[in-house]
Amino acid sequence: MSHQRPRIPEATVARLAVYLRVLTGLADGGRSNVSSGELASAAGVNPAGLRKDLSHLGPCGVRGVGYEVATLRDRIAGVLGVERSRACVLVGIGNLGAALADYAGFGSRGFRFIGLFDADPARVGVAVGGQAVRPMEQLDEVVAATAATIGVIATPAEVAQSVCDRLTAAGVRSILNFAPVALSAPAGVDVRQVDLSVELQVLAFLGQQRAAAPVEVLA
Amino acid sequence: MSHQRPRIPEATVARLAVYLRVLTGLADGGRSNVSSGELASAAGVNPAGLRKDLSHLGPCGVRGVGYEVATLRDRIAGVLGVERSRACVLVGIGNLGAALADYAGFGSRGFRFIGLFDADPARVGVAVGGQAVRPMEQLDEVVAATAATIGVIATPAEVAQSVCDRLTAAGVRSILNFAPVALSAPAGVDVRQVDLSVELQVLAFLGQQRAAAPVEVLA
DNA sequence: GCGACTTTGTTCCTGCGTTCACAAGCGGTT
DNA sequence: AACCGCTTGTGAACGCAGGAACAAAGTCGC
Repeated sequence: MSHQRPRIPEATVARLAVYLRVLTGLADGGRSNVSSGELASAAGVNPAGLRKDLSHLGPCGVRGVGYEVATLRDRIAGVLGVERSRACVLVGIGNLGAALADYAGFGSRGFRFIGLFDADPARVGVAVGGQAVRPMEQLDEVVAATAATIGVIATPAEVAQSVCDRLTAAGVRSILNFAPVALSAPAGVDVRQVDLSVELQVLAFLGQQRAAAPVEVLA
Repeated sequence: MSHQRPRIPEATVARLAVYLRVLTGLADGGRSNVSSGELASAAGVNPAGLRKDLSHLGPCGVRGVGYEVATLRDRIAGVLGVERSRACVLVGIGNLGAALADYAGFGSRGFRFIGLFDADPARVGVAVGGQAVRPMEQLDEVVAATAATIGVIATPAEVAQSVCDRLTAAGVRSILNFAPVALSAPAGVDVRQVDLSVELQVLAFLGQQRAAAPVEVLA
């Protein structure tokens, strides 16, 4: 087992997840082999970079031939830990929360929402994505009962920190935050921030910059 | 005008957007001054890095005092181009699309959805976020009439590429894609990819790695 | 009016990620 | 059985982002 665990860089992990998605699609399409070039273009990355990413898993391709789709898929899935289903709780079932709860992409990647929570009584009891929304009061017991280690926050910004506190107090160790605030959590708890509008803002900036610099390819 | 345009790095642009959000909140709260340290902790970054980011805009603080909230806010807003409202079209009004259309955070940051489109006749005509969903047939004319340069794709993966093609053909130059596929677009068109489940996957990996390496802080 | 303190702006440096380019290895062919 | 082409895996250089330390500058107190 002890493959010396060479510590995979975070940027590589993110791309491995993309490769896994592409490979799953190829496998469903009946493909049995791929080259690094084809896989790279399907994932939108550089072929050399893809090979370097894969090298962190040890040799898993055949020179002169390429990679076996099913084998590589299982290899990546094993490293990412997709095989074992992970229990997640989702707090804040507004538009975004409902979208996340209903998104089929999570289930196929080993994530299972075992509890949807909202503070608004009007939303409690409503069925979203196949299960009923629970009141916040049940959060602690559900986390304790299911040993959920991942929490997703999709609440308004104002209450995100207090939700974060409740999640960590309940035992959640990893938090994905969609609310536009920087959360502070105790050491040992991983918090990742996703801000949907930041991406849009970067895109707008690049577009504006491009429009403002019409001469560039002149020479 | 020719401020020498020092080419701001993309990572910095993304953080500027975050600073802008924090500053707006501070201004609404009545604050008039901030130090780099306070602003950095509110944004979740290193103080030195924040000052370096701000240095791309030229001197905009007062030594010994800090930054004037309103001035800095306007300065960043100007660089990011938030002052001029940007017209966007959104294709795919499912759960995620509806969440995006309804998200107030976009409007306050200079983005205006001037058209919501969906291929499903059952969704056409339904009001989402204050406006009616339009059929795909109207896409070209709306883009042409409003000179929208930004398109957001929130469709299923299978149709994302064809939607991308239609958007670029209609004249959209910047595309934000939420569908889990790598899109190919002609040169001159910016495509940015956001995959919601990738973040979750990275989080799960880090948590698993942490759990598997219990001894670390021993010495 | 002068000194000391505070905070910015900048410079250097370290480390990481990405890319290019080459050697190693395997399959197919003659 | 040997050769050739193709593809992987790895080594090295490049560029970039991040962090720490230092100098400049302005304000407050005496």
